[in-house]
Amino acid sequence: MKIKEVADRLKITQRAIRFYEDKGLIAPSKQDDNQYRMFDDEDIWRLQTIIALRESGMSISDIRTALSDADAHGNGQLRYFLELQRSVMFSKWVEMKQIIETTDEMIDSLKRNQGLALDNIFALAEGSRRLREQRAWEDRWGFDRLAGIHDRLVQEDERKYGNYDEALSLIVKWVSPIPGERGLDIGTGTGNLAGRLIKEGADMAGVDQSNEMLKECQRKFPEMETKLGNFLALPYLDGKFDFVVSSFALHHLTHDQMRMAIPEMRRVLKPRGRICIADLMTDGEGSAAREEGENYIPFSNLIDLLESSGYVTKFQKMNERLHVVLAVPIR
DNA sequence: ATTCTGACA
DNA sequence: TGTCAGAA
Repeated sequence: MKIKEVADRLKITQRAIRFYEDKGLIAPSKQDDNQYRMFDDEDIWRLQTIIALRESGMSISDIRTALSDADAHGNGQLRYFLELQRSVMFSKWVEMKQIIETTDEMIDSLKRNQGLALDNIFALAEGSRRLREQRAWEDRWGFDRLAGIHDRLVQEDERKYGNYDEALSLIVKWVSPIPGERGLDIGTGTGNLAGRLIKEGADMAGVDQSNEMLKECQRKFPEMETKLGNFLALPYLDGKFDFVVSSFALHHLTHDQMRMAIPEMRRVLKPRGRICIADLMTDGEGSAAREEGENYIPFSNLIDLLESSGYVTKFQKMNERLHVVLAVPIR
């Protein structure tokens, strides 16, 4: 297919297509004689993906990164394109939902008082701005190169992953899935936790930011469903899961992001859904500790967030850093 | 009639 | 990215 037809069908200009080529996002073949670009099926899919990602606000350079990952996946590429788009659509959907809720709050507040204090308005505006930034794509693919060696790392890095197996076992014990129950593992990585729950009869889905991780996960647990996504934009509709679990992932979030993650988990849970999390946290009431580039959040903060969200919690400290928390909704 | 490259808005 | 020019 030549450029005009592609541009017409994809509703973009020829200039845009050449621009993307110039930026290294796509490389259609060229006819030897006249240098006309020729687009095959894959090029079209690729372009379509670029357009979708662009519309969702991703920068050219981030798109390049995401796409070059896709290139490494041979035949799974089309699937990757679609997952990528699904993932950004969900981000948009969640963001939209939040903004609507924010607006509702303003309307509500407007009904009560005579009006909103200017400060409130600015605060809310600031909130939705922050929301945008925090859901940014930055560094979303950094984990890919770790995928192959992840499991070995877990075994070797005693300091960080000490009591790893015990923590996973405790989650399984606390969640004690009823066969057939549907569970979600956030930041599933190569699926170690999800795999154990599957063994108990749960129907598991896993979300991770890294496609490489998911690929490895898929290899280990073919029956598991995996999707690209993260804590702040879970790629599922409301009320789909009986429980949500997560291990060694929450500490990648800032405190503000963690605050947003809880309602997001609750969103995909059924009304009585439970949450069980194992992660590295600090003991103190104080501020987050920074170690080796990770920011561990005070354990009590998570408990507070959960309890103020209507959960009753139970927890166990595995070692200096590692804690396991179970949260079930009140009544 | 189409497409390409390059320059400039 | 849009637009325009000059060439194939």
